[in-house]
Amino acid sequence: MNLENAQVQMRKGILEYCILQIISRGEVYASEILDELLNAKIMVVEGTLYPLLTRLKNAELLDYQWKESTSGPPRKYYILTEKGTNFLEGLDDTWIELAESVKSIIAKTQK
Amino acid sequence: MNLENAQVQMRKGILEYCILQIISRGEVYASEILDELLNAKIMVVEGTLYPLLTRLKNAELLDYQWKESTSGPPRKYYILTEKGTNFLEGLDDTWIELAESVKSIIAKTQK
DNA sequence: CATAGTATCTTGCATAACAAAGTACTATAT
DNA sequence: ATATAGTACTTTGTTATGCAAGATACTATG
Repeated sequence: MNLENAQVQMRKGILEYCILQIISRGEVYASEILDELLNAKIMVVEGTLYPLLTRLKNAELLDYQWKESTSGPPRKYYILTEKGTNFLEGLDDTWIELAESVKSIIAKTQK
Repeated sequence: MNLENAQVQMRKGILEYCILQIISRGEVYASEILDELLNAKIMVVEGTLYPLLTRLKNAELLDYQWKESTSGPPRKYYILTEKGTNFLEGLDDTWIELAESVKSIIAKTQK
């Protein structure tokens, strides 16, 4: 148990939310998602992202389409299903509530 | 994979942070922590909290003292160690960064 | 002395994160 | 042509941990 581990733990919970957010903007493939998450300082590696995308696909929140690339191997472009869109709306609320919960606990600490 | 599960997932990551926050205010026993987390709408059950407190104790972030109760069995009162205090400061920063990361991703979605 | 209330601990299962290695395609330099 | 580098997706094995459920144990009360 060290600080780095705890940071990993903390961002785990919101990973799914961020991925759905990114896909909600339009079709995107895994490496692009990976880059954007890293840009936003949300640490994630392939071994986490790919299985997670597969789980979301199996849960019918996502769908994908293979498309050829002019500069490398073919890519899986993901989009949200209708179910995924509804799910994401639920997570929007959850995130807001969670942020408020943390805020309320911090406020009590500082009282 | 359903909405309730995802909410649980989201809360998981910040559980450790909230627990340390609560203990940082002064000595407190597990059931009190449990109540306060539930009050703040952070769902957690005994089977999660007790092993987590034990892990934090083993990592030397927490220490505890048994105290007798006038109305039931004895209680383990937890306090932060110096290491725990430093650790919590690190998590403060992590939480702020994480909230900003999520905010930046949401902002991009709404562009 | 049985029941309820409070408090902590343990067991066993299922899920999931991730490091590491593998597969496979394209572009470019030699 | 072929070796190397870059890109993209997949799989495997280990480890951690969340949690339902049940156990243990103390006190107060009817």
